[in-house]
Amino acid sequence: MRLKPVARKSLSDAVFEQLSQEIVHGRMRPGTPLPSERALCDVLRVNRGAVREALKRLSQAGLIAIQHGGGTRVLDFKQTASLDLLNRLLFHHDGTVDLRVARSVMEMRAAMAPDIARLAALRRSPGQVLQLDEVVAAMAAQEHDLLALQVLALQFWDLLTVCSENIAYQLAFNGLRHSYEGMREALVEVMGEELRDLAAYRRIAEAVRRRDGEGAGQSAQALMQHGSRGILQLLAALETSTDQQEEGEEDEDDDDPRT
Amino acid sequence: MRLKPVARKSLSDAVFEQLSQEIVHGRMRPGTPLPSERALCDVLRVNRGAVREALKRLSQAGLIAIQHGGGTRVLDFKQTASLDLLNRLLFHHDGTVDLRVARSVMEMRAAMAPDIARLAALRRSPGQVLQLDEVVAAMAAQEHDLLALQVLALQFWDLLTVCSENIAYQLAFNGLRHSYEGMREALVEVMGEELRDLAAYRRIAEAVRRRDGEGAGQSAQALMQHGSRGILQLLAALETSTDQQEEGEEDEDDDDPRT
DNA sequence: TTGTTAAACTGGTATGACCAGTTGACCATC
DNA sequence: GATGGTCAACTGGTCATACCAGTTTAACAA
Repeated sequence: MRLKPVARKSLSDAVFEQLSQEIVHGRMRPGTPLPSERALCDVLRVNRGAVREALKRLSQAGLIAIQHGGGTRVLDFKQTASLDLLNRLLFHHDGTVDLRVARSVMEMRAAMAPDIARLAALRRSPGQVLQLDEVVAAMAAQEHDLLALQVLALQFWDLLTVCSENIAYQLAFNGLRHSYEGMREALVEVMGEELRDLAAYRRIAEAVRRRDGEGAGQSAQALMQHGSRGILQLLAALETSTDQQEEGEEDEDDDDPRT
Repeated sequence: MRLKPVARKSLSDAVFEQLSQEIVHGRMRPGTPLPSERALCDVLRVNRGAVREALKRLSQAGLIAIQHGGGTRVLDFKQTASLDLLNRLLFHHDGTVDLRVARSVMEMRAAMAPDIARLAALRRSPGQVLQLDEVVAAMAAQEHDLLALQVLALQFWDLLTVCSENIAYQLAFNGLRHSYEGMREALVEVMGEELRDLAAYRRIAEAVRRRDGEGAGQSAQALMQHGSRGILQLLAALETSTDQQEEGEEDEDDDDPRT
């Protein structure tokens, strides 16, 4: 019996959700003025407090700009939002994963991971080496349970970012992890190869132990290539298969440049 | 006469500011229960709506967890917050820059920039090449105005991230830019050398024009080293100079508990 | 043209009430 | 002793109604 906590959403959460979807999926172009708070209350049938809480959050997320007395307008989230928004961008309305966004996540991951490993090797404490060993040992023990491996791999990288003593990496990792967990189930086959490459994880841990920054970075880079290759293939396959179904769905500003 | 828009803060902004500072700067440890909303109203002398708006934002930022009926408690922001928080972490209470955080930003920047340049070279459109040329030309024209160069450099990187067609990089760049602009004035001497290396920017733009991903990446990596070297020197100088003033300020938990 | 004024917006703050979920102490039951 | 029910006292969530404060517009005066 697999039970999980029931989802509970407050009104302001629902309002936030609804408005952010409208903005992110392009139904409200940047510059568009939002209805006034009182008008939103009428439309959404909620009290003004709920609307204001949602608007404040949208403002913090960089999706809208609120001006006392002067109305509220939609911003261009690509220029003002930050990494938090990835979770929302990762899924279409129908719940399927946006592979373009997924590719972005994988590319960023591939760029950061080697540097995280490098810094971790240079700055790790003795105790952290032991913790890494424990995680790698646990991975070896659960070699055939992909789901468990995925959790352990996340733990592995979490540890490395802590070792790196780089707060920017830690925070970025938190954000990426949320996105990552969202598409985890959808991409098990893509990540399977990477997760099973226990030797690579071991090489990283070993390099960290000997304070070999370059070695750790190279091993991490090699490990990342599994997932990167997988997502690229998936993307290529999907693009050729959907080109005939829906052509020109995205505003493709003349991208034939790859001749 | 240099005038700028006057800062205007709403009550909920002030409450958010105050509570987030308390949490981020460690006066409220993770797990600590927050006073109830009504109690906060009494202490802060504001109405409950203002408090609730602030709490909702803190929750979204990953600093607290709110539970209907069950109270509100402080989270460990290093595990739950995302990149937005960098702006707040970058400064101590007294307004001086936290160089450890600044170093983190520079390291992340150095890891991402080469990959951004690489992808930009592979995916840029013809029009974007022209835009890059314009920015580089503008930089050449303002070669002696460091402040103008800084703005143009940001514009240069903004363009590259757009060229890279990687939404994760774009969003991360937005967040980093905020942090970056915060310490801009404090770090002009650190960045001066990098900003004046016009030849490097030109090399990147050229590589992007010829779709030379590797070349663009290498040029970007070389460019980043200016700033990285600068911040490292600054940090080393400052650490040796303050070691006698305040020793052991950081909680160095020599973690070898698993012996 | 310029500056003033007033009305009609907008968002911001305040209050008091009530709804809804959680907690813990108490107590009956088994 | 463990289980489950009840109730009171919390907690956060929702609501309606004021009124304050800043912006925009247009009419109007100098």
